[in-house]
Amino acid sequence: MTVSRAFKRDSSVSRETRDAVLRASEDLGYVFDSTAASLRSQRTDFVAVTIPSLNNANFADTVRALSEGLSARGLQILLGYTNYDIHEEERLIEQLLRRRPEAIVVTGGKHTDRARQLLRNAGIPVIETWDWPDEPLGHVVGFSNAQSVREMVDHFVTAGYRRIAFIGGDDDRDTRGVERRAGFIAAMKAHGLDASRLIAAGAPPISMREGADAMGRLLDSAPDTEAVICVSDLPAFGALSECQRRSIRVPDQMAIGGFGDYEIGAVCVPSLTTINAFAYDIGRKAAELILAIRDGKPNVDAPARIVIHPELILRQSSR
Amino acid sequence: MTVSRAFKRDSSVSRETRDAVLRASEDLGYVFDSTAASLRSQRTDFVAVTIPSLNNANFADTVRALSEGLSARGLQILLGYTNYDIHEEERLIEQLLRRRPEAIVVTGGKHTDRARQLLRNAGIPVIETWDWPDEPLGHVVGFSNAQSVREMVDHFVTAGYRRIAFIGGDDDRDTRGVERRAGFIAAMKAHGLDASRLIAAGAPPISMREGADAMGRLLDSAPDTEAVICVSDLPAFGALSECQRRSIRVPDQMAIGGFGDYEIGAVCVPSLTTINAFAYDIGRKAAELILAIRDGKPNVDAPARIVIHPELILRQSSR
DNA sequence: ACACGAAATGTTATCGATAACATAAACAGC
DNA sequence: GCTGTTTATGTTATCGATAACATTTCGTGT
Repeated sequence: MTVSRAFKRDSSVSRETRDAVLRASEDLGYVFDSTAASLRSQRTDFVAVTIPSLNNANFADTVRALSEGLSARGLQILLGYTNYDIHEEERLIEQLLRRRPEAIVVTGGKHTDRARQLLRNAGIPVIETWDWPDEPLGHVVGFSNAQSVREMVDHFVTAGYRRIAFIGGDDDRDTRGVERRAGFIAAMKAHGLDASRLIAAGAPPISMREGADAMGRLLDSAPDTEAVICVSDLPAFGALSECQRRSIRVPDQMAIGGFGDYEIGAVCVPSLTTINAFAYDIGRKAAELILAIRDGKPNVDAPARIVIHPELILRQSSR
Repeated sequence: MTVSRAFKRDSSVSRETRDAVLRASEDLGYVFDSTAASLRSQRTDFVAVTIPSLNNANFADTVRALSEGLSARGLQILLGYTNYDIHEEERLIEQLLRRRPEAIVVTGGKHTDRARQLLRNAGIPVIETWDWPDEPLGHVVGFSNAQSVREMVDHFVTAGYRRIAFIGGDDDRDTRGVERRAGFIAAMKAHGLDASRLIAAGAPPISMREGADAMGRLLDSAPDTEAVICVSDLPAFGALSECQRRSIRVPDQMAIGGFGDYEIGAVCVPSLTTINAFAYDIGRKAAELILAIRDGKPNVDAPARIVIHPELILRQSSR
C-alpha cells in the first residue's frame, strides 16, 4: 500500500518514504502496472477518439488539441480510425469500449444503429464532433457543414459568379462531404441557379491529385464554368494547380473555394478562399468538456451543445 | 468460462451455445472487459508508438501502415506524441510502458539515458524507425537521414549548382532535421563548397509559412544563391511560393529540393524535387516485424536491421 | 447396454493495484 | 507521564476474465 500511495503522490506518505520507494523502484526496474490499477479502481484514464483518417491535417489538429488538453490531466487517448466507413466505425467503437474509456469522442453524427446503441449504453460521456446531428447521442461540439458551404455559395453569387461547380467525393461514405454537397445544392437552388455541375473526384479522403483530375474533367466538359467549390482545401489546391498547368488565370477565369483552412491555402499563390472550421478549437472544447464532466461541475448535467462558427476566409482565389 | 470461450471464438464451444451467449450479451448490454482479460492473461494487445508530431503526413503514413497491419490481428495502437522533445519522449515512454504494450515503436534513434534504460528493461520488442542509430536498442526499420541529403547535394552539384543553401530548424530538437543538415554540410565540404548558407526557419516542425519566411530572408541576405535544400517538402513548398510572389523563376533562377515526398510536391507547379523516404513502408515493415516476432518465427532471434532506401525524385524544381 | 475417447462445460485460483478499514508512530497539550 | 489527535503505514478483499485442471455430455463402435 505504501508503494501504491508513493506512486500516486498521496500526501499521507512521508517525503522520505516516497523517495525511498521511488529509488528502490528505479533500482529494481519496477514499472507500475496500469492494467491492474484500472481493473481495481475502475478508472482507466483512457479517452477513446474515432476519426475518419489520420492523414488529414484538420482531424489531426482536433486530436492534437484533445491530446494536449487531456494529457495534462493524465488522460491517454485511444485513437481509432474509421476510414470513412460507419460499419468500420461500429467495429471500432465496440473494440474501444472494451477498454473501458472514460469518455468517447466521435467524428460525425451518423452511425449505425448498433453503434448508437453501444454508445448510449456505455454509461460514459459521448461527444459528437465536426457535425450538427439531428438527434445527438450526448454532447456535441460541432457545426453544420451544409450551412457553412451555403454561406460560401452566397458569397460567390453576390460576387457575381453564376456557373458554379462542386468537386466532392463520389460516394456517400464521407458524411461531412455529403453535407457540404447538399449545402451547395440547396444554396444554388435557392438562388435559382443550376446545381448540376457536380464532379465526383474519388473515394474520400479526396486528395490534391484527385482534385486536379476532377478540375481537368470539369474544364473539358464544362469550360464555361466560372467558379468551383471543393469539399476541402486539398482538392482545391489540386484544382488550382491544374489551372496553372493549363494557364487558366485564377481568379480571373476561374474562382476556387476550399474548405478547412489548411496551411497550404494560406501559402500558395494565389492563396485560397476557404472556410476555417477551427479544428483545433473543436478538440480543445471537447477536452475541456470532458474534464468539466469528470470534475463533476454542477452545470454539466444537460448534454452540451457547443456551436463552432466556421469562418469564411476570402483570399486571392476568388473575387 | 463458457462465456469467456464464446467471446474468443474458442473452437471447443458449440456453435449454438456461442450464438446463445452472444445473443444474451447483446440483450443484457454486456461489454467484454479487456482490462481484466489483459491482467489475467498478461496480454494487452497494445502496441505503443511514439511520433514527434501528429500533424505530419509522413509520420501519419507510418502510423497508418502500422495501424492497418496490426489491427488485422487484433492489436490496438497506443499513440503518443513527443513534440520533438526527447524529455517529453521519456515521460511518454514511461506512461506507455505502464500499459504493458507488447511492443513499442519509437521514431528516431536519440533518447535520454533513462528512456534507453526503460526501453531496454521493458522486455518487449523495441523498434526504432526513421533513423539509423549508432547503437540501436533493438530492432531498426530506417535509413540514414544524413546520407539521403548527401545524395541530393551530390546531384545538385553534378547538375551544376554551386551556391547552395539549407533551410532547417533553428534548434536541435528535431534530430532527423539535424542529421539532414549535417548531411548537407558534409556533402558540401566534400565538394569543396561553402556550407555556411544555413537558414534557421523556426522550431520543428517547420511549416510552409516558415519556409516562405526563410526563403525571403535568404533572398534578401544572399541573392546570389542558386539552389536551396529544405528539411522537408513543407518549407520547400513555402520557399517555392515565396519565389512565385517575388517573380523568381524556379528552377531557372532558383532550384529547390525538399524531403519526404509529400503529396503537395507532386501536384504543385513546378513540382518539387524531393526524397521519398517510404513512410508507409516503414510502418508496414515494422508491423510485419512485430507480427513475426509475436508468432515466434525462428529467424527473428537477432535484432532486425531493416534498411529503407530513400529515393531521390527529380522533378521540375531543379535541373 | 457398455466402454471409451472426444467434445463441451464447469471450478478454482490468479493476475497486481487499491478501496476500505485497521493499526502503529509521531506529536501535541496539560 | 497520559490522553487525544494527527500522520504514517499495514491488512484484507476485490475488480473480471482466464490458465489450469476437473468433470460432464455426447457420439461411436462393439
